[in-house]
Amino acid sequence: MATTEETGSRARTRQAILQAAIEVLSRNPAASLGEIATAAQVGRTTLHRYFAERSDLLAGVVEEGITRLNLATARARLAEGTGAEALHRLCAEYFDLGDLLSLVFAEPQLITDPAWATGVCDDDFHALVARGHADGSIDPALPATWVQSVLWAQLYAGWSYLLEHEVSRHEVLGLVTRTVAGAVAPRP
Amino acid sequence: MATTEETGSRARTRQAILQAAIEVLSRNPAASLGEIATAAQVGRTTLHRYFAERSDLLAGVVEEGITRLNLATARARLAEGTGAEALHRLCAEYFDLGDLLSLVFAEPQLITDPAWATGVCDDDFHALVARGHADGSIDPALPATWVQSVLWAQLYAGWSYLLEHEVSRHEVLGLVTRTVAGAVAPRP
DNA sequence: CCGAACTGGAACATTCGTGTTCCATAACGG
DNA sequence: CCGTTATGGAACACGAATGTTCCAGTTCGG
Repeated sequence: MATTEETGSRARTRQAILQAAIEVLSRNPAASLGEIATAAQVGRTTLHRYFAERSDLLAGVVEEGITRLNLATARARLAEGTGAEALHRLCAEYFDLGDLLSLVFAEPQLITDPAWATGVCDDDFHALVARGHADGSIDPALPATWVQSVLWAQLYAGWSYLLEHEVSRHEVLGLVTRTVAGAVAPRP
Repeated sequence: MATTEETGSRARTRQAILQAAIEVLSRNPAASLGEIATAAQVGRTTLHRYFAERSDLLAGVVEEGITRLNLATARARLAEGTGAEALHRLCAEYFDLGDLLSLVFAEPQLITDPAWATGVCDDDFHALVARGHADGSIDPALPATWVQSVLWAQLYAGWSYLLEHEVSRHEVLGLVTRTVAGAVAPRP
């Protein structure tokens, strides 16, 4: 199973299909392969040539998603600063994931079933929250798992808000970070 | 179109189907009618007798959902107390909606497309937030539409949290209300 | 007790998504 | 320039969900 480097054309088409799949499936997880192929500006035959079955495409999407999530998590440098500061950075990085955000949130099964917890970010995230509990920047009454739920829920809410209201991406990110910060801040 | 009162049997079966539809569709919006019929302990033929087409069943679910939402909103007495206090009560009432919560959140199209805004709660909710802005219990930087997004996102997060963690309903409600309160509280 | 209402199983036609095969055409590299 | 590679259209078989019809069994009220 040599991870043979594919020719430029193949790699490009493959990426186009994956990107289209993320966009379409984030809006409608039950979308047909035909819709995805059309969105990717590719024939359905070609799609099947890259991903024989629907499950193969889904696996590809998961792989791509995990890659992007890991990159975003790394960019957030979770180990630096106070817990709340790191959470703020993570918020901004994840928000940039765009459609992938909705997809991960709408289909938790996608990232829960397969080999997801393989050193993605869960451990780092728990460490982040623990640090926040210790340095007083995150309410100790909130378990890390809950903070995680809050983060994802707010990111999703922000992304949806962006799609259905006349606001700039920057403004929405501000609302999300402000809201998350307030949500996890220790009560006075 | 006489709203003829149906016999007890018919009304009961109809409710059982609607309840099953809410439960099943909240977990999988693409569920087949067969699954819903099975969940309702009813034959597929019977289901079709009450709701000729899938769209009819969906319409019935929407109607039922709007009814329950209106009742919950009324119980919350949005006009009493400070904005934050009313929001807290609304949080608790909506949390009790259970499966319906997930369904409304997962399928926003269901309540957006048809005649939803018909005096459901939108106006009262905006008034609530405005009161909160005035009495200093809700951050004036947060528009009412955003507060609404935050509320729904947290409710959904809480409900999911309840399903996948070993925590009591009461504890989760506490987390949700605490989080929402912190999220909308004015920054010091 | 009898008839009307309610029920659900079985069978059917229809539609839609899926996965496959075959073939013709366009693009790209040596 | 020619062959390899990538593409996409057309047609097909298959399965699942849908919507319909028919019929037999059960329940309920009068």
